Amino acid sequence: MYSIAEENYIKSIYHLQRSNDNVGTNELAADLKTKPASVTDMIKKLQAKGLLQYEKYYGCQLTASGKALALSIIRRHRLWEYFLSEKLGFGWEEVHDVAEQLEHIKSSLLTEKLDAYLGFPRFDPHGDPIPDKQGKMISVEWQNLNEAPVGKTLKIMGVASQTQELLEMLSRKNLSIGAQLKITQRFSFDQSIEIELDGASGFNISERLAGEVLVKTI
Amino acid sequence: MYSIAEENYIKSIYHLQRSNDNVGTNELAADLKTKPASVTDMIKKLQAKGLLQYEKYYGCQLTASGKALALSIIRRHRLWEYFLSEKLGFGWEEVHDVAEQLEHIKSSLLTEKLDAYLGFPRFDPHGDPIPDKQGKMISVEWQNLNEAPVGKTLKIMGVASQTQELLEMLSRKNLSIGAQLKITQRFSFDQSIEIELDGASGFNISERLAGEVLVKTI
DNA sequence: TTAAAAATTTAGTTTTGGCTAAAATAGGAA
DNA sequence: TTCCTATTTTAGCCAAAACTAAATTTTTAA
Repeated sequence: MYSIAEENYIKSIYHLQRSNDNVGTNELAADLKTKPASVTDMIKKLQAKGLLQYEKYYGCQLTASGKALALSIIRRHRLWEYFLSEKLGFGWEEVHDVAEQLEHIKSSLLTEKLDAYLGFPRFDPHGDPIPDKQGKMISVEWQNLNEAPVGKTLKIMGVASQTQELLEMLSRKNLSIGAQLKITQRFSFDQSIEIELDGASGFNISERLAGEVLVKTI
Repeated sequence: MYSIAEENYIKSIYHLQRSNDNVGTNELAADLKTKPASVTDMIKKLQAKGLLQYEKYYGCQLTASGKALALSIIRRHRLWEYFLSEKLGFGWEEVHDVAEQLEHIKSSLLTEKLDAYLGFPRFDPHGDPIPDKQGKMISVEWQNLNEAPVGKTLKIMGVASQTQELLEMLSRKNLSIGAQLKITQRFSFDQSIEIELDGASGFNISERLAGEVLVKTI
């Protein structure tokens, strides 16, 4: 049985791994609103428990059992969000903090009965997929450029919104549907990213724009 | 905001106070499955927070705000028990441990929305009354002699079951409906109690028998 | 290539809630 | 009243999870 602190680390690492396979100490500390030194300590404990692989001064990645744990926490979180929203009438912005507490209740009987009671929902109120008992979930193929991994080849599938200004900017930059690109770098300074598009490299996209561009890993 | 450990202490003291206004350290340690020394430490902290009144080597009693806190925890606990049993189909013996975790979720919005969703139930699946938002609950007038307070005048209101053997024993002991009595002592050795009945004092009643005799404080 | 900056780890503390062993106190029996 | 016993408290520690400050390693830039 894992503590609430341990579960929160695992969940955070899982989310951070979506955009970059290796998760650094500072990054994790920022996400968990704690200090890097505390993260180092905890990461060692989690490695000892076999939940992740850690290399000094480099970073960490979840093991298979770490990922399975993360998915079970995410499952509980999203089921509770669904419950709060659908059954209790919470606004979608009110559900997160309460679900953050409820996800740590330890009882697999509770999780399974809740799932059945809700009718085995596939998506939470924010549209995120809910993992099933085995940790499988409907893969959400599209993600925006802020969430997409660095270094992998991506294909533009669509845009999140359709304003005139956005479409104008996209066509000017040759960011059209079907185009293939690769993120070469992510700048923490302003959250902007640098991409390589059709061979041409080094052009920069603001965080604002990147959030509108939906891509799929190929 | 109180920690889970603090809430568990308050809840335990509240329950123990029902049978004896003053709660001793050993008694509390046994109930919480911890050691007397740990209890002393925590009790001092709770007194500093104004939740209870404590006198060295004597014991403690909840203050008004301690009682209010206890009632709000009991409210959450019983609402969750009702939910687990009525909505999720838990067996009545399965609800307690899970409710024990759920009762510590901090969100008054959650408690109130859950209450409304359940239709403002007055009793949990075990028949215990659920306190309302203000901490008021339907008073369960009758209690058995094991739960009744020491020293207060009690009136016999009925019996829990109606077997021949029980009724025979009761009539022999003059324990008839309407009779008034007072508990003079509770023996931890065998959980038996000593009562004073119609002026005559010093007779002993086994735990088994006491559980069948329903009384009301007058 | 080397020095400065940034990221990360180590060492030493703190807080919370628990523990053991020893000391203190209260209450009952002789 | 005095002594014994049971209860309770004190003192000193431990583990988890955090923190600060200092040391170390990696990365970057001159």
